[in-house]
Amino acid sequence: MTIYDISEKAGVSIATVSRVLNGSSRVSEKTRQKVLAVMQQAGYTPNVFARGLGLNTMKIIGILCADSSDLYLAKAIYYVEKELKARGYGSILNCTGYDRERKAAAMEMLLSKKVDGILLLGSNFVYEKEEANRYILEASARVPVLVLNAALQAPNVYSVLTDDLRSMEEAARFLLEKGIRDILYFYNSESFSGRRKLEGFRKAMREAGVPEKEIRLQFYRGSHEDIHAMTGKLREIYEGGFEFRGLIAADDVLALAAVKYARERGLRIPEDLAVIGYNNSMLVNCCEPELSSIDNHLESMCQHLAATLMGVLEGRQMPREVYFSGELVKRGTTP
Amino acid sequence: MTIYDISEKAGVSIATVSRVLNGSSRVSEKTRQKVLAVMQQAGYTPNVFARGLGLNTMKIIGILCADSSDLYLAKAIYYVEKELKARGYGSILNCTGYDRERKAAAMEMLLSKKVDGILLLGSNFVYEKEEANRYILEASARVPVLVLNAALQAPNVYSVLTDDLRSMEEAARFLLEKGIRDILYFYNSESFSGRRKLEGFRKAMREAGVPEKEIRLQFYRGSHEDIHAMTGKLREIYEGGFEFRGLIAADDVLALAAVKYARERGLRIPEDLAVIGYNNSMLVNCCEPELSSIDNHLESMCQHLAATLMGVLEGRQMPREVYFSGELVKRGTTP
DNA sequence: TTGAAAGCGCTAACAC
DNA sequence: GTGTTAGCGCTTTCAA
Repeated sequence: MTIYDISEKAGVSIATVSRVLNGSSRVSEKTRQKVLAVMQQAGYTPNVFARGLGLNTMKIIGILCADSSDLYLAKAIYYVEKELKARGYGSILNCTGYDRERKAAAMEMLLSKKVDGILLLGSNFVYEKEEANRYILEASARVPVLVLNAALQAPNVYSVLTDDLRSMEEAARFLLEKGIRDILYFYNSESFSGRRKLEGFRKAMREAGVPEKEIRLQFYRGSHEDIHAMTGKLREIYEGGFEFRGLIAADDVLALAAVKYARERGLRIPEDLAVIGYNNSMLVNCCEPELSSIDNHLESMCQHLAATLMGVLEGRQMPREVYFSGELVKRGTTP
Repeated sequence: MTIYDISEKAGVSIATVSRVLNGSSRVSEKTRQKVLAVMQQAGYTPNVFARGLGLNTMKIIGILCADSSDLYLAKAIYYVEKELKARGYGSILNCTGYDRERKAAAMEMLLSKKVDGILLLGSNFVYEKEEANRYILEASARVPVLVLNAALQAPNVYSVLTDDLRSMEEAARFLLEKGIRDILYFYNSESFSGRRKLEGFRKAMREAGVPEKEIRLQFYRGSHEDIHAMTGKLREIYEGGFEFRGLIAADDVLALAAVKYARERGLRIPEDLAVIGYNNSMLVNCCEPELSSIDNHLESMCQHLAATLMGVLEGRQMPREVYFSGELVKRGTTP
């Protein structure tokens, strides 16, 4: 069923059918109705390839994320896809993993599929070294690129992010004000937002007068599902002599591991150990007591992400960088 | 940059360039190299729309799932996307929610985007009433449809599933053999696989001689993240007089809620209450003691799903229904 | 308001 | 082996 069939049945030219299809230029109400009726009756759907060939767009957005099974990213995908769909766009998803080469390859793939724009979900797409971000800049020369949770100044690149520095600062300050100074910062990512969180933590500690060398950081390298490995890490530290009384994690799963560790060690929460997580994910309800955690308004950010992209595609001027504030949601793991 | 530009620079016809592009028919090694070199140097990428227009395919598979933020589905998406990518296919994702009309609409959308095949992740896509599955049959008239975790007999529809009945049967039998007969079956889905699981549970109970009216089932209707609501449900039951000593859940999150409930109530696990979950997700490590759970080899299933689809697309004869066995992974919540 | 016709970039059948 | 050419289905001038 093509535009030719319709034009024939309706007794008009293909140009007219095309016009009706696009609601473009004026067509007499009478012919419009007739064409519409024929289309309806024939169950006609325009061929996206032919349309794409002419217009060079298929109304598809490319979504890149490292791992769709990460709780945070999974939610981001869900929200973003929903918003795009509501605006008539499809979403092509590519889970890249955390390797830079693969990200670049995935980007290529999206571009070759002629997506109208690209969404990078997760701050791990932006690297510290400028050179490493070239794959993003190259893409942005072709289509708008939007980044969730990392800032990158470049033409045709837009960023939507949480104010991670402030959020972490707030978290640390909260514990400090409760008189807890032996805080372990437990993190698993050195991405853009990972670095900002760390910075926020250090800032609060410094400003509270904790000497630089007493600021304890612990990096966890490993699967985001391997809770045993995380508790193992904490055990090492504790047995290594640092009996931390507070723990701030860069992700809820790390915080959950801390709660588990505390139980294993017989520490009371929050009396002996106070814990704060990050993301306010479903994991906060999975342990006892429940996790205090930073909420960062993911849904709002995703809505904004989609809205910004649409704006750009429509040629409107859009803000290049928008920060959402986060907030500490207090539950049982903090005093 | 088009095939014309390349042909000109290489001093050959567009047909030859096309041949090199497709590796089809024979081209002399010399011209092939030359064309390749020009392409390389020009950074040429074929236009998928033009190609699609001719071949009526863009090497894209449509993936439908109710909710990408469901732990199980998130993983399924991850695995499936990975397998398809490895085979040169892109994935267009659509999270439909659990409403049938929306699923049908999403299906339409995928079809209109000219996907080469459709993957339905999750048994909720298949309904009990035949009529309700018409949207699947209509789609399968156009492209192959593969279903994860639900069986549907129809031409051009292929199913890959876990043997949920057997798995649940095994779980229940395990508790029964330990002398636990007061078992609560806690579930949250009446999908195809949901019904099979339930059937498996009942079968084991019946065969152990538990009278039909003593088989206790509890349906949970609500968000898969609202653990409080789940524990609330369990409290009701317990206080309603059924002091269950075993609980089998159709999903890990329900089982986790049970563990949480037990702690709240002061019950020891597994002595006072034995718990078995389903899916063997990351949640099994999130509670104390850790959850015994049924593992259903999701990664293998997804690999198989992709392989089957590829086979069908290549015109090979593929099995219409494949069952994977599950197995109980014993951890701390069972004796 | 409508129609004719020229692309859009590629594949494949057919000719040489 | 390689070139010529006719589509694939649609959008969009340009005329009428």
